[in-house]
Formats: sequence, C-alpha cells, structure tokens
Amino acid sequence: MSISPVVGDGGVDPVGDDNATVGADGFAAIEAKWRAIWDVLNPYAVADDGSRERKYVLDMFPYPSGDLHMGHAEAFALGDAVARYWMQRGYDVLHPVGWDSFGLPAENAAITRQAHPADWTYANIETQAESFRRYAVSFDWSARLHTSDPEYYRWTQWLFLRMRERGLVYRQESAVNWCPVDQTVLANEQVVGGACERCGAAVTERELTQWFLRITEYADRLLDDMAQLRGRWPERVLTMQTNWIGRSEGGYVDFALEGGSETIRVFTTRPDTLYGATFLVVAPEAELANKLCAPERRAEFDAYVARVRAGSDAERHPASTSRTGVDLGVRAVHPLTGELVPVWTSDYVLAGYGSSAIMAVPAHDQRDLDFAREFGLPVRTVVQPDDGVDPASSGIAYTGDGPHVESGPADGMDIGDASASVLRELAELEAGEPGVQYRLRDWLVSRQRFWGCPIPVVHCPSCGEVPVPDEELPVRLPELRGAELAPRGKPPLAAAEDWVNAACPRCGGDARRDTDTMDTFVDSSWYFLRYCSPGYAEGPFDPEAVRRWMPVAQYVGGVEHAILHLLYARFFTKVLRDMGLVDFDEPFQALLNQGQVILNGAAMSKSHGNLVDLGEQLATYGVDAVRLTMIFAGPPEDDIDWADVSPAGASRFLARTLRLADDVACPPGTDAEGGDRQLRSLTHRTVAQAAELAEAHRFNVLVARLMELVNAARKRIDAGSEADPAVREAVEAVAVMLSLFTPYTAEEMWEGLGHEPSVARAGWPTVDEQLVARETTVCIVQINGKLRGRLEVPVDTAEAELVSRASEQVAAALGDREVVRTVAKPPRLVNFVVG
RNA sequence: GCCCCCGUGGCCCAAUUGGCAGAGGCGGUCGACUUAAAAUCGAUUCAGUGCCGGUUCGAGUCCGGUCGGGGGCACCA
Repeated sequence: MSISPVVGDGGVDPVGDDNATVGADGFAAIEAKWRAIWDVLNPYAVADDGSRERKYVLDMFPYPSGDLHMGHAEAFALGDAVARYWMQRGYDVLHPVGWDSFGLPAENAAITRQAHPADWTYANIETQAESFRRYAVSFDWSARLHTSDPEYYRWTQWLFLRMRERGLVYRQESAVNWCPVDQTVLANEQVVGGACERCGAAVTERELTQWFLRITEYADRLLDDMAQLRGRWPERVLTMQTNWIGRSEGGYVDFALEGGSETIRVFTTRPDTLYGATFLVVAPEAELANKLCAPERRAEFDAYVARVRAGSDAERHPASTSRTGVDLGVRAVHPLTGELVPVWTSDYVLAGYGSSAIMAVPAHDQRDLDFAREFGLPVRTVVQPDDGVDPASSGIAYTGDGPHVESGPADGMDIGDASASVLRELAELEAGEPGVQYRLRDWLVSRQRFWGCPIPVVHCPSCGEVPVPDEELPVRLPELRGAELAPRGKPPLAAAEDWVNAACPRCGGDARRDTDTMDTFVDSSWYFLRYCSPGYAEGPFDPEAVRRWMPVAQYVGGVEHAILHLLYARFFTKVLRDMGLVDFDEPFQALLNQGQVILNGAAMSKSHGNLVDLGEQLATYGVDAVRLTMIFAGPPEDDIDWADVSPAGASRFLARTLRLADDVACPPGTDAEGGDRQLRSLTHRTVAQAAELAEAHRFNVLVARLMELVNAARKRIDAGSEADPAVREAVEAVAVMLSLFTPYTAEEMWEGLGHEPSVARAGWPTVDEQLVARETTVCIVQINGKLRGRLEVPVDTAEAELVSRASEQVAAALGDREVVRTVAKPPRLVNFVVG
C-alpha cells in the first residue's frame, strides 16, 4: 500500500512507552497544538482550480442561539466525516459554514437586554465559530456568511423583487394565523396543532394584508421532481413532503342555485358518488356563504360566523363527531337528477381549500354522515357496501368500492368507471370538469418583526406598490434597539418614522416603506448558492461558480427541516431555474438526516433543558472522544441516548490507538511487501470495505472495522513483530481512516509515524486487490439446513470436489439416511437434504 | 382514523442482502500489574432474533397476521 509518505527530517521518535491514558491536560494540549498547525497549513481550503474533481458537502447552517450543543456535535461530526472522506479520496471539497442569523430570539434578547439584536447575534456567532474550530470541523472558513449581513440580504431582497416581477409575489388580505405572544403572523407550516411552533401559544385568526409567495404554482414540480431524489433522500422525508403538498385528483361540479343565476362550484375526489349528494355545505368564512344566505337566515348566519371566527383552532377541530351549522335557506339544483338539495354552512368545510364548498354524500363520507344525522338530512346509498350494512342506520359511512346503484349510466360500475362516467355526463352538460387540488397553500412570508430582511417595497399614495430599484438595495434595517423593538400590535419598523418615510422611487412624492420583514426561511432558501461565491458583488451568486459546485452532493441536517426548509429551498431552486440563473431542478442531490441526542429517553433541547453540556463533555473526554462517540453510537439517522454510550470507551480506544502508533518500529517509507500476509490482507480488506461503508454513511460499522484492525495490529506487535512492515501499513491506514472522525488523534498518530502533517491531506490508502481476495474460505456443511460441519477450502474448489469433501466430513452425522437432494453454493455452502 | 419506520445477548449495535446468529463497543465477572486503588492489559459470561403462522433445502432477512415502540398527516371533501 502506498500512502505517499512524506518523511520529514524532524521525525519524531515513534517508539514510546507512555502507558497512561491521555488525561484532560494531555488532550487539551494536543488540541491546542494542532489548531495552531492547521491555522498555518489550512488543510481544508478549497482549491477550486479544476485540479481535482469537485464535491459540495453541506451541513445545514446553524442558528446562533448560544454556544454549540450536543445536537450540533452530532450533526457536525457526521457532516465532517462525509467531507473529510471525500477530501481523503482526492476531491476538491467545498465544506462551508455560515449562520442563519436573522430571527426572533435575537430580537427578544435585545428587548430584555436593552441592546441591538446584532450585538447578541454576532457575539453568539463568534462563540460558535470558536467552538467549531475547537471541534475541528473541516470548514473552509473563507466561505463564511451571515444572512443578517446587508451584503447578504441585499440579494435576498433582489431575489424577492425578481420573483415579484415574475408574478410569484402578491399581497393580499386574508385570514391568517396570528400568534398573540410573538405578535406576528405565522406560515401554515409554523402552526403545529393549533399552536405557535415557536412559543406554543394558541394561534388565532386575523384578517391582515400580507405578502405571499406563489409556491402552489410549483406544486406539481415539487411533487414530480422527487423522482430525482428517490433513493438518495430518506424515504420518510419524501413521504412527508408528498403528504404536505397533498395532491388530490377529482373533479369540479357546478350546482345552479334554484331560481337564480348563481352557481355553486364544489370540488370532490369522489365524482362517482354524485348521485348520492343530498345537500351542499359552504365554508362559513367564504364570501359565497355570505352572498347565498337567505334574508330570513341572516341573523342566525351572522351569529354562527362570529362564533366560528372567535373559536380557537382546537374548538374547531373537535375529536367528537358532533357537528354545527346553519341552513342558508336556499336550494341548489342537482346537475344530473334535477333534484333540489338544501345548502348549508358549517365549519367543517374549510374556506381555504378547493372552492370552499362541498357536495355532501353522507352515505360515503363520514363527516357528511355525521352532519346529516345531526340535522336529519337524507342519506342515499349509491355504492353497494360489501358488508351489506346500510350507512343510514349504522352511522358508519361506506368508503370502499362496490357496484354503483341509483347512479344512472354509472349503475353497476366500480369507483373508477363510475367517476369517469359521471365526469363525462357533467362535461356534456357543461356542469363540471376533472380537477386537481392541493393541500399546500401559498407561502406567507411577511412577519411583523424587526430582525429580518426588510421587504424592498415602497407604498405610494399615487403609484401604489413600488419596488425599490435594484441600485438602491439593500434596504437596510434602521438602528433600533431595546424597548423600541417591543411588540405594540404593529411592526417595530412602522414606529421608525425616519426610516419609514421615503420618496416614491417612481414619482418622487411622499411615500412609506413596507414595514414587514421576511420569514427567515426566505433567507435560508438560497444560502447554499451564495456559498459558491460568497463575496460576489454582481448578483446573488456567480453563475459560473454555481455551475462548478451545485447541486450540493451531500446535504446533512436534522429531520425537523423535512418539510419547511427543504420544500422552500426546492421551490427557490425551481424559480431560479425558470429565471435562467441555474441549470438544475433540485438543489440537494442527497440528504442525510442525523438523529437527535437524547438522555434517558428524554429530548435534549432548549425547551427541555440542556441535560448534557457539550462544553463539559469536551473538557472531560476531549473533542475526539466526543466525536467518536457520536459516530460510533449507531446508524447516523438513529437518536443517540447519551446514557447508552460512553465517551470513556471512545477515549480508551483512542489512547490505545495512539500507543499503537508509538509502537511501530519499522521506519517510514518501508515497502510493505513481504510483511505478514494475514495482517496485510486484513488491512486491505478493511480499507476497501471502509470506502463502501463511508459512502453508505455507515460510519458506526466503519469504526468497528477500524477497532478490529487496531486489535489485529496490536496482537502482531505483542507477538514480537513490531518491526513487521505490515504493522506500519496497518497503522498508517488506521491513521488516515480515523482522520474522518478524530482529527487530533489522527494527526498525532501520523506525526508519530514520522510523517509531515497534515494527515487530512494524506490521501486514502490504495487497495491491492490481490490482498483483498481471499485464497481460502470456510465452507459450511449442513444437513437439512442445520450446521453439521466446516471445511477450510480454496475459494476456487470445484463443486463436485466440494460436495465429496463435505459428504466425507459429515458421513457420521449422515449415517445411512438417504440424501434426496444436495444444494451446493460453492465455495460457501453445501447442504444435504435427507428424507 | 389514515400512512410510514423499527423490534437481535443486561445495554448500544453488526450479520457478505435467503446461507455458520456475533464483528465492535458498553456493562458484569475473573485474572495480571500495584502495598492498595485507579488506569492499563488479558480472559470470560450472556440471546436463537417480540409473538403466531406461511414460503423455502435453508428465514434475523421474504409473505400474512398479531403485540409493542417511534414518527408523519389529520374535518383538505
């Protein structure tokens, strides 16, 4: 094996007999020593000169909430292993770092401390940056960015304006989610179970004029392009995105209002059940309901709407099947039967979905059946239930398939055919058409808070909404601090009079700036592009640099971003593609989700209290032991229960390995040829398998293999063969492979072995296939599938010989029973089947 | 309620993807070193893969059912 050893004159005496574990002072000194050397060598710098194949490895950038915690330690140990692996494989790896530095916590801290959000933010960033250095993450620090820097958010604003030009940005008054504690609106994605995802307060509904991004226009592409990701993204994440987009195919049906020109359009996924529709329901908040309501029902209707609006989300989604609603006092004409059906309003129909109105088919929809039974409305079965139970009497709607009845031309058909038949009938009558609906809503991006990217729009009394010209970007945040940021029911920016008043870019008259800031998810929807050319001044990114590096080869981050961030980033990428700024559909080719770090089954987070302090762990066990513990604990996607793992164990292994390097006696550069064949074979098999394991992200198994190799090398030394070149070869391979996980220990070993730093640039050991191939193998001999014997055989043993030797070996066990069948899988197995 | 994932020694996890259940670690026990302890080193203990059934020469692995754990969506028509 050639590890292209660079032998320096200042070689360290590789033989030492220090038998003690490296104590806390010991590794602190080692860590400080190597940090200083790395600062000079800069071993992780990106060349970007085309000399090597490029690979972009990206960790989800952190939010600067304080110092790094156990969760960061896991995520970045993992991302770093990926990045360092490809570096060792000779790739030019872009592995940048930055901070998602806008956001509410900074603002809240500023209010409490009478300070500017930037003070808190940038202080935390410096703390984290220092911790990242200590943690030895292989970042190229030159690419560092912060989304709160004006030179970054200039381009966030620029992108917002480009999207606006493409009709993807609009401002609309609508009922929105409002968090009374944070005093801001929230995106649908930020409301979890009726509560604010951030602070947990019950979310209420408000009518406000807000900015939206038209992500729904990309629903189908967001869905379809997942085909490109299948197999390289966790299936779980793809499923969550699919559910979130929630595409439903069905049809629209138009019901004419009795005695009027009005039409009520409904969306249904079951057009086949149209003959079973016995009433219509319109969402109470929908303008349609207000318009349809008969005068004699007005009072009751208004009271109902008021009650619904006041109700919290939880009240609106009761666990029980009880239903509320009001008869609107009008009737509609069934398009196929001509029958008159009543029109009701009820809060179980949502205003924001479909056409805000449904046709109720109580026999085949549980919600409709509950409602029908509550108000004594008719139930008509049009699909024969296979169990013969009548929904009208059982109270259980039948949603399965079966022959249709009382359905005109669709009689006898199944759901598929009946749907087509009904849609055909509707088409002839021009009373309906096939249609698709999505659960996904447009992305509400405005926030009534301060510490975010200002929306680059000016409101002019005569010109209306006017975009700020590109050359005037960025629209910078004013210098507000402390109490000026406290929520007062209107955005803090609105109170900054000097800032708000601006000349209209179009007519020059008095105008006011938009006082909302953007959702921070906008900032993080394109940061991976900025990393390709962080200082670029001509645009958000240098298209050439993006062409060189994007898409991201491997993205690493928590599953908590499975929907929000990843969906938004995918959306931005598609928009940029349509704008001709990038030439790919998907930003992240592969995604790796690391699990959480928990303690005794309980989550460790800010809200649950940081149960284990990273700083203390690092001080007690050292950086490498903590990193190795994270990696070795189990598969990367699994949660790590800190109570189940042991940094002490990792620490012992590292000390043992370090000692191993000290015990290597043959000089650097010795040809391994002629070394112990068995050990050499193990080394080369381990290196070969380690590459496969690393590429499959099975780092825990990789570490186990390294432990085996370390144990084998140790045995060889203890047997008196410390001068065997095979030992040096094995230990050098260990140093290089271990450098993916424990950079300090690997450097110490490398130095101890007489090489110049840095081991990070040593290169992956070359595998000799001859040594990987086994000459002999153990063939197992079975009788009726049960193990009865073993044979050590050359791997190329012919089947006939194998069977005869096997037969000999188990002759006694076989006795005089007749072999009715022999299954041979040379050279691994022979199985005799006896009667 | 619907969908998805996972159940392997006391614990965390492996098992060439249908072929010897055990690689690695943690913990335990015993021994060596030590005046002693820690550290270190060596040795060693422990499961037939949640449960029931099926397919197969052969099942931890595939299929059906069931129990347990975790996750996602949840009045989206």
